[in-house]
Order: sequence, then C-alpha cells, then structure tokens
Amino acid sequence: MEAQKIFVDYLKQNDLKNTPERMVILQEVMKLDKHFEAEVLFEHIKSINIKVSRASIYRTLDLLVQCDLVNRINFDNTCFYYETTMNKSSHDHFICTECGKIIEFYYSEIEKIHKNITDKFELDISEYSHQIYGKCKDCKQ
Amino acid sequence: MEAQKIFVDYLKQNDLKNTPERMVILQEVMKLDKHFEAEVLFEHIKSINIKVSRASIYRTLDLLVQCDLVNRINFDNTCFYYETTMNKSSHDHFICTECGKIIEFYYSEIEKIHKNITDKFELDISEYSHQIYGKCKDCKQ
DNA sequence: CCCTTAATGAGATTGAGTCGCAATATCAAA
DNA sequence: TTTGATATTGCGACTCAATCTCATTAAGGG
Repeated sequence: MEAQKIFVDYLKQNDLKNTPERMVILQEVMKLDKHFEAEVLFEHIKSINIKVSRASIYRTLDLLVQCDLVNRINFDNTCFYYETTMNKSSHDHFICTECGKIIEFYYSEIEKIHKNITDKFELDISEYSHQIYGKCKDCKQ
Repeated sequence: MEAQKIFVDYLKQNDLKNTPERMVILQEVMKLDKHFEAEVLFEHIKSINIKVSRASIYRTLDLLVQCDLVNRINFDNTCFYYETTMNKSSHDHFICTECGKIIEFYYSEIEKIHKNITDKFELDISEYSHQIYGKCKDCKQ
C-alpha cells in the first residue's frame, strides 16, 4: 500500500487532521536517503521554500513512527536518526566509529531469540534496538 | 582481581593520576545498584558529604568504561545508564516501557552473529548495543 | 457556514553532557 | 624534601537536540 494512503488512514482513524504540513513532511521523508536526522529534514524542507516549523517536523515524525512508516534509531546518542520502512524487511546496523559507514544486516536468529525470550518471561515486545560498533574493513589496520 | 587494583593499574599505565576524587567515585560506583545514572551518582556522593564536581563524575565514569570496570548503556535516550561489570558475563536487556523493570538475558547466538558478521564484512567490532522494549508479564493485559 | 477541536509556529525552556580555564594536586626525579 | 612538568579539579558557561507553551489559525463533520 502506498505510504500516503497509510498515513491518511492512520490520521483519520485517530481523529487527527490531514494538514498540508503533514503531507509535505511525509512526501519529503520519502525522498531522503536512509538514516536522516530530523534537523536535516527541517533544513531540506526550508531549502525548497516550504515553511514548516521544527516542532511540526518532530511531531509529524513521531506520528510516522507510530504508524510504522518510519523507524527511529539511536546510533550514537547525538540525536535520533530516521529511516523509512517501506519495502524493507527488519534489519540491524553496524556503524563504523571511524568513517561513519553503516552496514545493514539481518539474521533470523535475532527473531528466534526474541521469540524465545517472549515465551520464557511472558513478555509483549514492541520494539528493539540492536547496533554494533567498530571499524569497517577500510578503517581497520 | 579487585576493581581498585585494576583502576589504579590502568591509571598508572596511562600516565593518569591517582586522585581522591577518582577513588571515591570508584568506591561509590561499586556500592550502587546496577543501571544507575551519572546524576544519581553525583547526588549520592554529595549526600555523603564528599565534594566531587559533576564534571569529574562524567570524566571518571568515562575512564571506568575505558578500563572495562563499567558498562555504559543507552536504554531510553534520556541519558546514559551505567553498570559495573565485575563478576558479570555479557548480557543484554529487556526494558518494560510501563514499569521500567529490567530483565537481563544472555544468548550465545548473539556472539555467533557477531562472529559471522565480523568474518563476512571483515570488521573489527569494539562494542554493541542490544535492547528489547515492551511490556513485562505484570504490565501486559 | 459554524463550531468544536486539533494543529501550527515562534520562541522559550529543558537537561544531559561538554568545555575552557585558572587554581591546585600529583608524582617522579633531583 | 623540594621542585617542576603535567594532569586534575571545580565552576560556570555553553551546546544542542528535543520538548513545551500558548496565542493564533485551520480542519472538517454536522
């Protein structure tokens, strides 16, 4: 399903209003590279001469996270990063502490672990965070 | 080996000085529950009438992390949490988003995944972060 | 077209963590 | 000891992402 339809439906179902600001933000989020910062999105939208306040950027990103169109990731504790989820399966990240390069990876064992821990402790898992830090091939030696 | 000896050796090996502030901080860190905040440590030390500045708390915690006596964990992006590593094997955390309860768990598969990814991408892993969020048994329904 | 309710923007505020710097302490060598 | 090079401390100023406040404006069902 198309992102915009998902978002509009989500708004309607939650008695939230469909505003031009929200539509612009969704549209521009989809154009950005993966792993962008809220501030970058704010500057980007300003640069194309559309006026949206920083507060609306943050509020709308929260909504997009809530309706699963966007993931919020904490790489380095300087700020949150965001990535769209469309057409993407779940994955984790390796972050090179030298050059900042990001490698995405997926192991089904992670899901098995989550299943196992869910059963063992009778949990209700809503999200998880898994990052590996180190030096990439090029930055090693 | 005893924590204090490890720390003192670490300081000596790195041409750092053995100061009363550093010793007090190490000593009080060992008394605190797991998963404490820097601010809590600061308040705790103030409460026993020892004067150590906030800056020294942060600087010394960094040193303790560097010599592996303490882990720094990012649970909820409000601030860092710290835990002593003494007599503890590697483990990850489940955090209940309702009551804040923390469950520690260990799966050897995690290490296998890290080994695998290391080989595949020729990485040099220095640390990792793995947290699961959700509702615990008591907060479910 | 109205009216209730939500959303917006601007700027103030928060709060963890860092930085700069003058004063002070450490510690190895004389 | 005393000295002196160097590290450390504390204080307060500062940073910066993120949140909050609140008056004004907009959405959209009836």
